[in-house]
Amino acid sequence: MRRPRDTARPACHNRHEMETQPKRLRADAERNRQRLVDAATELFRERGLEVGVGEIAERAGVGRGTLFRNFPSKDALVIAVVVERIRESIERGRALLSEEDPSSAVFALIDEAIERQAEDRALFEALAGDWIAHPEIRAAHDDMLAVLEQILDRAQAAGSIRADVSAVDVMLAIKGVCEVQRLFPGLPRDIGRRQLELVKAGLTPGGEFVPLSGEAPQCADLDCAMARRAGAEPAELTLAEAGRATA
Amino acid sequence: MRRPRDTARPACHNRHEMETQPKRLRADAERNRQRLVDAATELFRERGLEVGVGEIAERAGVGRGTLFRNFPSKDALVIAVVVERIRESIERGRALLSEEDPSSAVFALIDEAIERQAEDRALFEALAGDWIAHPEIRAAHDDMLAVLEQILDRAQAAGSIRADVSAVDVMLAIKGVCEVQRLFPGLPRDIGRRQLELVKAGLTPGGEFVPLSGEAPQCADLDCAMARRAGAEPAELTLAEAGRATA
DNA sequence: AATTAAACGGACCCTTCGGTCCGCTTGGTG
DNA sequence: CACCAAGCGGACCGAAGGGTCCGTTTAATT
Repeated sequence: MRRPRDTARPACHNRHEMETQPKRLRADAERNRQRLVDAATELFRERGLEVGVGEIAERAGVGRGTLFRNFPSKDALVIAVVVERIRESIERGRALLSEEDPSSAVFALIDEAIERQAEDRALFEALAGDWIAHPEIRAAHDDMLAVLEQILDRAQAAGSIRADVSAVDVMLAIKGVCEVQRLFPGLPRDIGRRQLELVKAGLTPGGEFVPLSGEAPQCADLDCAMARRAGAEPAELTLAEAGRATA
Repeated sequence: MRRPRDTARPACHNRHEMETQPKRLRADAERNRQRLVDAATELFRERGLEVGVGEIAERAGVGRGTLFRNFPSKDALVIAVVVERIRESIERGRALLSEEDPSSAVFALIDEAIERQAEDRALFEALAGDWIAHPEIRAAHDDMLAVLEQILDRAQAAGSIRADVSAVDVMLAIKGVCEVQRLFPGLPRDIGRRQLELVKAGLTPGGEFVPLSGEAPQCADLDCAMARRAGAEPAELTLAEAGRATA
């Protein structure tokens, strides 16, 4: 998934997918493949899908060649990792279908979607931007949307969500909150929660006024968030500036 | 603004900034500088801040060397272009301060912010992500926030916006809507408008129910959006798939 | 017109990143 | 145990992007 234009190479990998044992890997190969998936899952979650294949192979303790023998391209590895994560989310959503109160089920679903995406950059990035165009991710995403739609229908029937929004509306609202959290990683959790409450206020049919939680964020909070994000690694720079010798 | 770690080079360019005529450029130099700014403004607006310096120089009709003589780095060019755009937005905001109805002023400001960012990727990207950490952009952003705060205060005093949100809350909500529009460039304008109306519904103190405009988007609309975005260039692929020969 | 320093521009360098190749190693089997 | 193909890994490749250099051109001045 390079930015500009991918070569139109079909990359028709793993041809017999649904067979029980496509190829019967050697023991060490199987182990390395798993290590790669684990390493990629972890790195993608922490730092997004942009982490390089070199780093993934390194963390997995294998060479880059091994990575590309197990996965025809970096994209394939991303898909493998990410579809798994989406399926997990769908399962969590399905569990909420048995929730008694339709209203709390929707809100729980929204909360959880945001929570999961906030703590897993891979999940978030896969569900937005260019990646969602991939057929496999797209399919998983549609499944997820279907679950949301079921839960939403029940909540709308019960009158706890305004009737004129669709599942797509809600999903886009969720994406908005997620994006803001991603744009300002250092932002206090409270502020993200307020965002979410604002969205919920927009989704409910109206009536009673539910005050937002916590304190209203000020400009200083943004400064703080900025500093915290910057503080991750270029601390050297500020330190160097602090100890100004000749300059 | 490369992703990983910038070299700590201070790049102390254009030292006397506020002087009337810092250097008195030669006529052709002045002309080329302007051409570069124009080209960059245009390209950044259309395709974001990731466009390469080569393409900018090409569109400006000059060599790459000329670009780097006028601007010490690509970042400097970006800053020059983008701060200008932000200042323009601030002026538009200030104009709304003289609006009689405080309520319509806030909503007009929000509408306009989203509209401007939707049609200018440079403006949007500069106001989010890593770029906002740049001092110059940061300063302009804070100015803009100050204007929003003034308008918001008046609207809150008039009771047309819930009293427990701050300017930062509103700004983050705007960013959320902008992000969604950016993630799905092919999404029909209507759907973005619904998003915005949902946010407005969340911001108002509650009471009367304002139905959303247009039709509720369905899964098919997402497909459509996807296709429209993808349709920009890899149409060959879908066509190739359509005309399946051996497979 | 002559002079000169500013400006030009594209060849060149460096780094990053996805992906390939091929000689060496090793797990599994007869 | 011996064999050998599957597997391994790192050297290598090409593309892309930001930034630099230097021989040549040209605007301004006298």
